[in-house]
Amino acid sequence: MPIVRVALDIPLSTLFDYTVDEGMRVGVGQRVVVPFGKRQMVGVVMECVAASTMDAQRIKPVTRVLEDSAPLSAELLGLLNFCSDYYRYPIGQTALSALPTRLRSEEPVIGKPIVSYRLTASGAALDLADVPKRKAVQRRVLEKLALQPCALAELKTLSATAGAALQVLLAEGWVEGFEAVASNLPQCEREHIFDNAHTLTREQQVAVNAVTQADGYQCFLLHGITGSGKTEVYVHLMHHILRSSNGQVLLLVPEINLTPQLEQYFRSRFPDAEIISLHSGLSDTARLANWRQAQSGRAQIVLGTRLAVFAELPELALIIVDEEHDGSFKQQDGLRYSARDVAIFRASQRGVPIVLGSATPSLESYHNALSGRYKMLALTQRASIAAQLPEVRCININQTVMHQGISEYLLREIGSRIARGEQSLMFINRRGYAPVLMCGGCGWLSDCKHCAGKMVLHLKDQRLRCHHCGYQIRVPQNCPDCGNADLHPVGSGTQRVEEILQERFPDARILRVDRDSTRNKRAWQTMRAQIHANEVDILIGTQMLAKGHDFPELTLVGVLNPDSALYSSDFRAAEKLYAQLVQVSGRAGRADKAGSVIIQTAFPDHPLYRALQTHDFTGFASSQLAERQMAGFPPFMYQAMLRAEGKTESEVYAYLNQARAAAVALQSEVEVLGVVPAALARRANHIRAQLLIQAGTRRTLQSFLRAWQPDLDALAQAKLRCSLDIDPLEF
DNA sequence: TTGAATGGCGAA
DNA sequence: TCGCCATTCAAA
Repeated sequence: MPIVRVALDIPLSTLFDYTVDEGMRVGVGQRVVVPFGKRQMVGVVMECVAASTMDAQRIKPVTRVLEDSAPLSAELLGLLNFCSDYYRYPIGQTALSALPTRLRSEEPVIGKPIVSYRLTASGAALDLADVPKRKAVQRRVLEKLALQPCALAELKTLSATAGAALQVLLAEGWVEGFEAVASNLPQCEREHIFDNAHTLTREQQVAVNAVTQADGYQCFLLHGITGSGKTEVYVHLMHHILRSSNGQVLLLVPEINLTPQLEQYFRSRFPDAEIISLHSGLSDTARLANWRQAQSGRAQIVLGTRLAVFAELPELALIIVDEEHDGSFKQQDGLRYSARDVAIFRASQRGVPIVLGSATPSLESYHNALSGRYKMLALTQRASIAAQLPEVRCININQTVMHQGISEYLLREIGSRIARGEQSLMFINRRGYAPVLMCGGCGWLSDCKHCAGKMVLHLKDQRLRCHHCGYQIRVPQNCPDCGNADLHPVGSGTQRVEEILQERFPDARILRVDRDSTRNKRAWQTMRAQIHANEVDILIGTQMLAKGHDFPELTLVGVLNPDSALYSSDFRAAEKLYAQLVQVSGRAGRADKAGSVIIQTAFPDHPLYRALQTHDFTGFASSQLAERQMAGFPPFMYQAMLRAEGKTESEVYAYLNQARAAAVALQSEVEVLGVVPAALARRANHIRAQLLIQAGTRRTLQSFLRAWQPDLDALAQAKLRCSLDIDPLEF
């Protein structure tokens, strides 16, 4: 009797065997419903075998085959098996977490065609002014539909209540639904549609040629300075794929915030190509619909965040990872994969080229490019001749006049920008008013009572708030320890900078952009519009503002307090800071005018700042690589981190110490470091500690981990939360 | 992960 | 001795 081996969403690294009833057709990759204990679960058939090693009596039959979606391809199953093995994560949880939520349940997939909505004749005749102003969402929906028909998912990006508004409009008879048919123009026509107006620089052309001429798998590192036109290279590569074959292109980007903008941009460049996006901001239904577009091969350009790396792409011909150095490609819980690395595996598995693009490549990728493993493609020229790199200056905070953390020099520069009607951006990576509240009498600090961290002062709502666990209290009037009334804020966050600047420039229009001020979904959109309309003089923001936004009137960037990364215990801190500062510097300047970047630091001569001033990534990277090699850090070593978290210190450390003893007993070539507290030793009343493993090669590390796994499984306890993080980014 | 079985301990 | 909670174990 044939047996299917099924992956189930359960924290066990085994497959489960089921018999197949007569007449039931089940194949590898299909989703099935099977009995598991008391309940019925959805799983994925990973293998079909002739016989099981289990007792025949214990094997139950498959309940049902879910035939409303095509089976997962052998290629995707191979990718999932690789990830499960490489990241030491149970196959069932790996496979199921890679699928859109809707495919993890037995709810039928079909029966709901993808519906788009458009205005009816009466809807088109409607005067917007007749719709009450208060029905803002309805108005926005009508406006949008007047331009083009949209799917519900697209309308929902206008407002969370767009669905309800749509129902009203349908009832009024102004809007109707219809079944959208994917447009598929013949290829010859597509070519005309491609907007080829942008001529490439020589370097861009060289890059495009290198990739299009690649025969099978090759990893390219596209190292392009800010403004060198990496996106234009992507566009030409996509054009080549779309024209020459029926291929699909997968473009991975770091954050959801960037996908709508990019999607719109690519739509404008390829008006008739099928472009879809995949990210966690989509509703379950929209995500499933897009996933299926990709699976059918109809979607030619798939734009998405890290989860898109697991999309079915039957015609995949090219992968692009934009901003490949960005930390958000690494998932920090569950299956702790790096989408960039999985993408590279996927490209090699399929035998297609992959392009990693960045102005500040990760040292891992850069090292691989230097060693010839990847092919380096450099864009050293700005695409527009007129455009110049920003001028970077360092201000020594110990040798200049300072006003509450901001130098007089910087204040004057801001003043001159305001006078000229230009915008300034103050970059500071701390939310809140001040990072800590202190008692002048006894030295008491605002420690969080649940965490090892400090509570941040938020003056607006008079609260101390812990950014790690969310705990918050009213700001005390007197010191809780000594009763002294002399409590004062130490250091500056975005709110305090806002206050200081408002005092100095009472008439300036100041806008603070951080997680607190953009909590409301529409807030950020509104703010962007304000900035673009030049209704803002000074922007104050955290790293949210650093990424991918173009503000044409912005000519000055001030970086207020970046030094802490210089003496961080994280060996990647300098690399991250460099990337971040290059990114934020890129916000300054416009086509016809170089921007200025002013960095306030106590170490103006530090090599990192020197490299930044001379725009010398290569020099910075090689000195960092030399340091890493000396110290024995990645990319010269490969790491795995075992983390544990629990209620008591003794349990956590006992587990890690036993795990460590087991590791040492394996006598592997790997280096087993000591058990140490995590960067945040206590969070939400849980003790956290970790154990680092290092090896000279991936292979050594992998075979060690495979041998270690049974020990870890044996030591596992219900009261501890443990995880193994391969190629960890955070320490 | 869920659900059932087991075992320890305080209340009766 | 009963019942409740916590811990352990199996699931195909």
